[in-house]
Amino acid sequence: MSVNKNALSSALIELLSFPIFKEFSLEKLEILCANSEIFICKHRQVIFEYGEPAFKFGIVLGGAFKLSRPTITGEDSIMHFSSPGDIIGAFIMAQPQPKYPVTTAAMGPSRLLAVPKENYIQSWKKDSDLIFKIQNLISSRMSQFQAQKAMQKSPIPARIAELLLQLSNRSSSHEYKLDIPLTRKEIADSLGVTIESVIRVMSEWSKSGLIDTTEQMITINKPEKLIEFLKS
Amino acid sequence: MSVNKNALSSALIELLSFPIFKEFSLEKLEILCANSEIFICKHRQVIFEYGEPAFKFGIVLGGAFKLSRPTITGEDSIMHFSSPGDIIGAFIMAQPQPKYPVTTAAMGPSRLLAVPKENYIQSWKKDSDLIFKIQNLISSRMSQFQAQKAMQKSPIPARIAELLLQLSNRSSSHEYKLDIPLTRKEIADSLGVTIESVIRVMSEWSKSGLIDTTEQMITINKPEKLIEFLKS
DNA sequence: CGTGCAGTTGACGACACTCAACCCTGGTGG
DNA sequence: CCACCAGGGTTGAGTGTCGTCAACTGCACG
Repeated sequence: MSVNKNALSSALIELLSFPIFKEFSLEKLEILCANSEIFICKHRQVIFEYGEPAFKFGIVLGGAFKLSRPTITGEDSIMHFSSPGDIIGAFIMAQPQPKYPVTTAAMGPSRLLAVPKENYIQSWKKDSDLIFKIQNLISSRMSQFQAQKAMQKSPIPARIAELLLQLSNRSSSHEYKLDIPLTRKEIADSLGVTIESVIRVMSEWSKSGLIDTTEQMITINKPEKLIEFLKS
Repeated sequence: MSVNKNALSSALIELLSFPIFKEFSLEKLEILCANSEIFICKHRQVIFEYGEPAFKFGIVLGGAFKLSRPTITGEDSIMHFSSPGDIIGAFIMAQPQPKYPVTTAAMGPSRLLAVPKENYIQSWKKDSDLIFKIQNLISSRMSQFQAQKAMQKSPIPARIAELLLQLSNRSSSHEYKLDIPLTRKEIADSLGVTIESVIRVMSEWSKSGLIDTTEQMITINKPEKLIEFLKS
């Protein structure tokens, strides 16, 4: 893992472009992110490991990360996809001896700002507006979770449609293009189904022009059609 | 819904027995819970409705509540079971115009302390230790969520076992007796399976003495046996 | 040129859903 | 006092969606 301590100040400027840090002064960010490191990550590189003691949390600067958990059978269950501006593992910092609840791995080349736990307990905690913003991040993550849980009984096409639409809503671009590179396996692991099932559905959609996928980047051409699949 | 404003002070004393308010002074609780109301609820009574604007959050005093969401097909998907000491809807108070993300309904006769949103934004927010404790509550709820999601591919017996063990761990009593009255339908709605599937598994377990269920109260007699079911 | 990863397709079978009937209990009203 | 109904629990037969297994393609990489 490449670590670059010097580029910190330029990273802080990047932070200003994320909604959560809007209207923050650079001085304040310097305090909040004191002693932080920038991780330059390669595809599939693991940053935090499930179950390990957590001394840092992360702010996604670029690229994307998947947060997953191993299942009893050794497979992976993906809990969340994080894109730039997202905060990883912040709210477990409130625990006395936190352990990472998920494994964090880069999807494609990505960059992460790793902030020490102490900062959260000392400076972040004091700023109740910042805490509120983090709670809002968690709320929306939870709400995505619940939307997916509510579709457990729906057939697979509905659940894939739900996932794709969720990810496209979050996307910074106004277009229906997902800003995260997704393999079929990752979609399968996220929904708790098999890769074959995902493929059968999505290659059908590709053929009929509903979606386009090149190099793991997915574009939704006909969102209305996808929405129809949601209804059971 | 019965509302009783006078019994507030005795309710505050109850709060002291919950881990989250341990070591709080009564004066402090009076500030935190100013203008709060006690709801005495009957079985199946709905307190908060999914999607409605949220002006209050709740602290469970007695009994139990289920937090659920309607699915597209009009069924219910149960997100969480809340028992005494649990806080309902607090962390969405951080949003500018929060809406309830779940419907809250009483399971059996129950009592709830309803606290105005303003309190959270004014007094609760200031107390960063309290905020941390709430974050810990959410963390553990999230972690239960994730554990269940990780078992989506497991067969139904494993998932029922997981749910029962989760609920018995939380239980205040040291015994393997769940402190929440659960119908088969509620278990089914919580796992996203059909009631028939739940019945087939559980009546088998009842017959072989693995569990006991009388009047919706479930007791786990042989936890080791249940744990075996977890492994796929 | 072999190896690993992503994607694809088909045949087969099982687990879980659907539908339908049924029992038992407690409450309510004629 | 009995009839009726609603809610919870149970069981069986039939069906289908989805998982399993297996084989195969194309591509990038060292």
